[in-house]
Amino acid sequence: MLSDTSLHHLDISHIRSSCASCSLRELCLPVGLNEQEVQVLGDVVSSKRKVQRGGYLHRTGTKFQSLFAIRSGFLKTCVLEQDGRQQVTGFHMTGELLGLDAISTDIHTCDAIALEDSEVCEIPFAKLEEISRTIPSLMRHFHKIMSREIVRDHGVMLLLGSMKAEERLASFLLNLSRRFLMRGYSESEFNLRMTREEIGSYLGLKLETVSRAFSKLQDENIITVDNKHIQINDLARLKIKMGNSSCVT
Amino acid sequence: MLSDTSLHHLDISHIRSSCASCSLRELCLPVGLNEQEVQVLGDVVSSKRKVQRGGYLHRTGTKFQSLFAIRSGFLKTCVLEQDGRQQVTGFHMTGELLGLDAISTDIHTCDAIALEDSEVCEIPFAKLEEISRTIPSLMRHFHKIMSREIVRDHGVMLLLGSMKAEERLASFLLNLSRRFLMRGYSESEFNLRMTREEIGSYLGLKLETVSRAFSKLQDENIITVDNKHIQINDLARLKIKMGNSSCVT
DNA sequence: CGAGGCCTTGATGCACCTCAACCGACGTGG
DNA sequence: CCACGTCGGTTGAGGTGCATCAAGGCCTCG
Repeated sequence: MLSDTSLHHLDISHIRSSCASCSLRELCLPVGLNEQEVQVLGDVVSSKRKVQRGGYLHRTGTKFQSLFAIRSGFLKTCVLEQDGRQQVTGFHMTGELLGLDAISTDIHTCDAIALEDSEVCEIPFAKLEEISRTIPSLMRHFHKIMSREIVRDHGVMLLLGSMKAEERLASFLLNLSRRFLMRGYSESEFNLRMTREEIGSYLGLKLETVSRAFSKLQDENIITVDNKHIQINDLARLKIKMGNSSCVT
Repeated sequence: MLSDTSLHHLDISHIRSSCASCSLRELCLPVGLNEQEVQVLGDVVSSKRKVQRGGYLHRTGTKFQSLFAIRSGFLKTCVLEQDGRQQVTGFHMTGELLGLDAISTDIHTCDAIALEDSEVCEIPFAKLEEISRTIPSLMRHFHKIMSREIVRDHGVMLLLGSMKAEERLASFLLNLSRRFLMRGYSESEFNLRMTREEIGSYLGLKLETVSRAFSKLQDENIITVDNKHIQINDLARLKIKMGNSSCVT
């Protein structure tokens, strides 16, 4: 650690370096930036926000100002129709960027709700666009992130359009597994943050069907389910279950 | 027409002005740009490409270099899995941008196939990024286009995840109707460019189900179907059919 | 005129939805 | 402390919307 005294002078690096010192640097926006560029980005990413479990990060119809990078926690996004129908469009974990949908109209088109206490970095979008003009690699990476979201959505469309219940669940679990692995957690054992109903909404199934699919996979000894605790006993067979489709991010 | 002779000298405006003189200017990338900026963009959009009906504009797995703006014609994009399963992810008409999915990995993640003879403008992506650094409104609009694609995909996910066959078809027809209207065509009468099977793939249904849904809507006098020719007799009731959901682009 | 592509329609089966009962965990208030 | 309600989950029974299989019609093109 640095000496305390140095912080009492003009050293504001502990503020400016919000991105530079972030453990998620390699997952989040700063990918591919050099030290100085990360500093510039860190200046833009001024404030952090906490969202309690069950709380809204943003709501459909509200004005768009900022993107949000997830620093800790777990959120879902969902779209809803007039008739009350609702669908979870994604589950989001650390390092991922929320709010991309709102760029098109400057209005949020979905709700973002925390599934556990979460913390996000607020990234004023106008400023991000501004600095990305002078930092090509930032612009490049931002475009990749948006494009990745499109690819992800196409994967979900494939899932919703052509897979059976069990395949969908297998695909879902493998997706989670991969993302936990990327973040340094176990790929074979984790806790779900969402309910069966939320999983069902995401996968286009009813909660009972999700529950049955869990039970079926457990009966086959492919996974072990204890409420929200999931253990994958046989990754290979799980992959076979889902038809070995293109992996969704 | 200009005199032929002028073309033999240094006048290359007929090349450079490809965007400035394009009738799709208000639908396509140049939205919101001034004359000079459109010229710069037009210089980047050098070449045009023709794709015959049934031909590929790009294939899954090939290297990504350029985005494509549709100048005329009609295309579909589809993703496929190892096991042969395949899904249409979108139908695309004039003014729309193809290839956004490929930005993420520099590899195309879907096939783009012409459903009728089509013509596209090739937009080298590296150059587009470069000039967008000096043309903020171009960058801004490009981001909006990517974001709009994400919103569109979320709409399709909602459709695939929670609608019944008839609702899906109604939603599909209304979407086409709106897009034809935006392009100056009739919103109530048009020809489908795709087969029942392709519609089914897009909507997560089998072709027989699509056919039955068409027949049902016709029996109710909401539409008139003659093979690929569709006439919408009652837009209001068609909207009710789909549950009045958020309109997909 | 025959072949093949595209579409429609009918009969049947099945995967998932719906409805319902029950269980355990948790929190609250008497 | 226990009674009670609530919430999330599991499981069963029965219904249904769509898939599947099959037959036949229309159109185009060689």
